[in-house]
Amino acid sequence: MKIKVGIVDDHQLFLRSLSLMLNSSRNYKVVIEATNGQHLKDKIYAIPELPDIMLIDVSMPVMDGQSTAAWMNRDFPSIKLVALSMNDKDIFVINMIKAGCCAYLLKDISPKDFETALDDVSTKGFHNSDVCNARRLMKYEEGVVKLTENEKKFLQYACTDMTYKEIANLMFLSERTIDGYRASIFQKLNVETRVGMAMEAVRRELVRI
Amino acid sequence: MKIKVGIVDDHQLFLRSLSLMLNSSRNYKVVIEATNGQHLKDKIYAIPELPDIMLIDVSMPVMDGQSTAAWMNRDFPSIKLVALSMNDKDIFVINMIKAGCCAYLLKDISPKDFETALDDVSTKGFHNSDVCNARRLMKYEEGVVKLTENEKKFLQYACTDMTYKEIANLMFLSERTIDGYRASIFQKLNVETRVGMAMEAVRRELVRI
DNA sequence: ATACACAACGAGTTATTTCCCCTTTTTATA
DNA sequence: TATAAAAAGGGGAAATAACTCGTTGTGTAT
Repeated sequence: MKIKVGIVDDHQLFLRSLSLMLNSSRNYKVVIEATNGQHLKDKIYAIPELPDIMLIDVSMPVMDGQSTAAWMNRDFPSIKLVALSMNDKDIFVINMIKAGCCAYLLKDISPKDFETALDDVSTKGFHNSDVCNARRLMKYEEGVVKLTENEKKFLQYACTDMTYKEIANLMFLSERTIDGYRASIFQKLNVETRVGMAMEAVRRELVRI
Repeated sequence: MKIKVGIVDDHQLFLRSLSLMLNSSRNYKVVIEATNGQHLKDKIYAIPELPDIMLIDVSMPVMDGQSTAAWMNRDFPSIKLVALSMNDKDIFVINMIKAGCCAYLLKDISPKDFETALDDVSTKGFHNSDVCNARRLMKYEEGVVKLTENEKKFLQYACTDMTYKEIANLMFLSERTIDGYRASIFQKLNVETRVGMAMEAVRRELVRI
């Protein structure tokens, strides 16, 4: 009995060739292909047999991997979700695991290891690769600074050409309050200047650039 | 007569499945596969027949697409180079074209368009996709700010927690000279504060973060 | 009830940044 | 080679950022 697989990936060339590869193997059969989450939603109710395993790309247009996985997990809890990405950043791994994926595979994986991983998911229900190291992910979560809503808003403005006075006016707060946010964020990010704060915010992806 | 193709891509899963796809078609034959430029260099002298077209991924570890393309262009000028990337940023396109690629394809291309592009390269010697719009690329090049060597070095330091005084000491220059760089970059980037400069530098990828 | 954390606000001081006015030296090029 | 443009350096003043003291009110955990 072949394992039924679904694939969602915006890179059509990859999608089609991976599908071809899986179909040409003895153990797998691709039952659904989509180029993004919305596309998958539109198709999945019309196919004759549901997949056992759904391969989900992390970065996709229209509807990204996280939303897609979360939706699949809710509406099709029996389908095993596997994240497939070229990005090994902790935040992506955490988001996909939280969204219900039972494995996170990198695209530079060898076809052999790939099949091993899929077999693991199929038999054990999960597959632990190096990127899923629980200890490291926990440590990452600890390291995430917690900012209040106003601090976040202020930080966004602080990463622009505006002066603090202008930011205070924009937020309808006094310069003192603004200065309090600044001091608080300085401590949390362990920096000593506004530029340092801005760059650290970029590094930690706390601001939209 | 089949068109001989080579592939360099660090995503093994993509590399192997694309290879499988091309080999299973009537018109193409994959004669060399590598996971990065250095790997390609190590292998290419040992294969019986050279490719007609070399597909080169843009972002790879060890030796990236640009260096790989430049090297191929110098040592194997008769092989047609095709950039293959998921990134459509102008700077990547420009770099790969300058390095000698005669086409720049995105990985979200459909297998059909992909074959059309390869046929174009094989018969016409090039393929123009939307990302290669000459007018837009020229406009991009015009918009690139030109910084002097010292300005670049200063900008890198200016995007840290250091004060200008510290930067001046580090660069063995007076604070006045540093201030001259600052004023010059402010004008070129059209900003009014140090944070604005830093964020604009990030946006234009003028600094390593 | 009472401590506790924290968001919000305030005055005053120091440090840094930004801008204005310059001169001298080096580099490019007509 | 003359001339212009760019790089490097300088003093001082105004604006902005950063720090050090506070006070008040609000929610919340004990």
